[in-house]
Amino acid sequence: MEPDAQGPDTLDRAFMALADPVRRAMVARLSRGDATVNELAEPFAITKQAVSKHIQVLEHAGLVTRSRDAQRRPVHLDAAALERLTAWIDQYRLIAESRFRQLDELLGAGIPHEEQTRKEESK
Amino acid sequence: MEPDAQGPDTLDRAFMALADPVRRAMVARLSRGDATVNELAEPFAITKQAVSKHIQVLEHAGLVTRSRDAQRRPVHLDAAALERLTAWIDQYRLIAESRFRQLDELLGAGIPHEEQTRKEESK
DNA sequence: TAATTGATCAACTGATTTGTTGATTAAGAG
DNA sequence: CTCTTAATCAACAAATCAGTTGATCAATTA
Repeated sequence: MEPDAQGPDTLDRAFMALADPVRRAMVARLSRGDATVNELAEPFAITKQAVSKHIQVLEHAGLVTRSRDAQRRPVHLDAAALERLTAWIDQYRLIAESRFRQLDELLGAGIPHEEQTRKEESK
Repeated sequence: MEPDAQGPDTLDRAFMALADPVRRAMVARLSRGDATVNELAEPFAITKQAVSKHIQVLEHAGLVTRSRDAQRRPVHLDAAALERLTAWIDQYRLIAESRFRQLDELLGAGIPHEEQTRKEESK
């Protein structure tokens, strides 16, 4: 029923969300506990409307969720969403690193790799 | 001489670089080995100029480096740059998760957490 | 030298992003 | 009901981004 679990461009939106220093600071703040829009706005020299939009970006990216507490809308960090991002990155980092290791062995350990990989197909 | 190691907005650029499906596909491809612009362009229905720009975005973000091989410019994935990204994310994910764990203990294990954290300052 | 290949530069368009101000909704407090 | 607080909606300006076409540069090959 949910083909392509949580959308294909969820990664787009999530990485995009983290590509802004204001939103990264918000994530850092939220890692320490839920917070309201006003609390999140406090460290910044921008309007509360702008902060509200930043939160919507984080929410639309699936990085945070929101609840209700009277007229407050506490923002909650979703750690699992962060994990999905590191999982994506690590997947390819590990492939690359294992390739480097193989190369090092082949070249007889000593040189701590760095820009090789071709030189094979240079013929 | 280099205050603020590799720039403050390096994270901006790196996350921004990964916020595009074409560039993520390139990272995936490069994890399997260096490649030229033409090789990277092959899977996509966009011009080579557009691909060239994508590579420049990745390069400016510090995610890839480039060398020379005659008129070819092989692109090389920098695994260490990927690791810096996961390090940033994990830092805050771990803070949030350890907070969840503390809460779970306090509430007597059983409920696998999810949207609590306030209810303390509701007074 | 001339032609080909790999890749970049330059200029332009359309879409999206970030921020603003001003008005509006929603819930509580006097 | 009125006022205050928390937050959002709407419309707009400035900047940036992804993509295009057309021209150029650099290195190899005929």
